[in-house]
Amino acid sequence: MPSNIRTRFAPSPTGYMHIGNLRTALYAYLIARSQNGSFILRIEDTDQERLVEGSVEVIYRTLQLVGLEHDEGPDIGGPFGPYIQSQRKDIYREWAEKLIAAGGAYHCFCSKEKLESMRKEAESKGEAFKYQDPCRELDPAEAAKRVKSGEPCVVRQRIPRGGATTFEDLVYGSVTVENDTLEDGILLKSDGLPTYNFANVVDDHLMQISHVIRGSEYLSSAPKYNLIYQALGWEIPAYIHLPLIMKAAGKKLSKREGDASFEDFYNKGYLKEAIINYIALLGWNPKDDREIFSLEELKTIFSVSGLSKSPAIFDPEKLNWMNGEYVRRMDSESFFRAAEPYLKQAIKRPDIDLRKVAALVQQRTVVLSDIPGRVDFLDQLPDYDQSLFINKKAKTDLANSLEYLKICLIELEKMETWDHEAIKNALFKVIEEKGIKANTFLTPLRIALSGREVTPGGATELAEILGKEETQQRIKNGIEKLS
RNA sequence: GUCCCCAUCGACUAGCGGUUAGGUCACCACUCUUUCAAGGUGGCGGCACGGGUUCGAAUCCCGUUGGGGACGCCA
Repeated sequence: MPSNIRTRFAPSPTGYMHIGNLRTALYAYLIARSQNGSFILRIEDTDQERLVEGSVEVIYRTLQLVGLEHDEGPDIGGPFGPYIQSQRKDIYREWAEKLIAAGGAYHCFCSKEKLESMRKEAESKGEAFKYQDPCRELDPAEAAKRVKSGEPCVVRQRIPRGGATTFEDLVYGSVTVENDTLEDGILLKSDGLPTYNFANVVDDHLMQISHVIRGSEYLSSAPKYNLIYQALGWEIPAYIHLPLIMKAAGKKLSKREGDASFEDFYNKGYLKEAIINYIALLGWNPKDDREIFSLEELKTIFSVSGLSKSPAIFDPEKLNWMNGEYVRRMDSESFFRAAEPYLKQAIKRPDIDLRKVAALVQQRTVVLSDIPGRVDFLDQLPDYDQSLFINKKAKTDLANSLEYLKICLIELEKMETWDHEAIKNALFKVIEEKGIKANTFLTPLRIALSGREVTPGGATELAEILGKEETQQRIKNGIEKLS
């Protein structure tokens, strides 16, 4: 049985899913789900100029992918539709008229150009632009006549002169703003569509949203919305403003730099679970020391009391750590499926068992996209310098490397069955007999097999994957290099 | 410029009048180890500043400074 908690995610279709937006959606979803409430999706497309083709699909796809399923929305309907603002034009018009009648708004006939130039002038003087609109004092009957005659106009909110407006926020507490610092903002544009300032109030009320969850950039304009609720005699919803997510050095996450959208991260090979987990913890804490949470767990433990007030800096390092944590916890089959495309990017040879490669690379993978660069040497031995054989820690030099490679060649030649156990036994027998460190004996082999200083897996694992023939070939190649 | 909000290690944060200020990431060291990771152990590192209030302040109040946000016919 759903409770009467209703939250909404109301993105505007601008083409991609900003990571901060996704977090807002997550929190709205979690607040609803943690209290058995409903989660509604509403599309705020009242700015016709900013519309981007295909954006709405991006929104659906992303929400579905990460598992934030909504109970009502444009695609699935619901009792309070339509859920796309551009389809609600008449509703806003109707309420705007009522608001005007209630004295909370008025028609304004000032031209866009005039306002523009006045604003610019104020700006150049370094002053704050605050428009004293003469239309505010127009006789309502006179104004109505001009509207009827077809004169272009907008509807502006009538902010009361003097006094102050206070609103309560569940994370920021009580916020009071002097009315005189508020502007008579535009509610209905000349194209008849509402601005955010009006549409969000009307829709949140009509859709019976109990908790308005949004970024803190709306904090200072929230009093204006309360004034509208009051003028219309509507009940004011609970507000939950969220601290913003920022980039290091106080910069915003930007689309241009590829660090702002969910897609950016997803395409780079971050797991959706890790992204969700990470952003859940940016500005919220569960009051214990755990950090790894599935969406299911979050649904049960999420609480508004854990939200913080200060802006949080998005730390790619910690996301990396968390992604690695998720990668390591995957079962081998899921990891293989996730890694397969990346493995295939680097490995074309059909004789290489990609499952074995995946097993080797799983524990070392932070982001899926760094897989190809780690395994490409398996496909083709890179050209490498003989100096790689000189390793202080392994105590190898050109001379003993050559010696050990020759022994490896002889020992491996004798092998009948080519599997990891057998290879390991054969080589460790030599190590024991010679009484040297495994590292010393195996490093030259590993270098010869990979042409790399560091590799996923040791010499014996690489040998197994490469197969007997290729292994021998690469050892010979190494011997040649050292002779 | 005006208004609003915020302020604990480099980052995310716990703390809500009495704590050796805790955890995680990053960093460093050691350890494990057939390289590198991962794992294990330890370490580095913080209450922005100045005034109050109080027997006692990271915690409450004021100011300063710093940061963020808003001031669009954008959301």
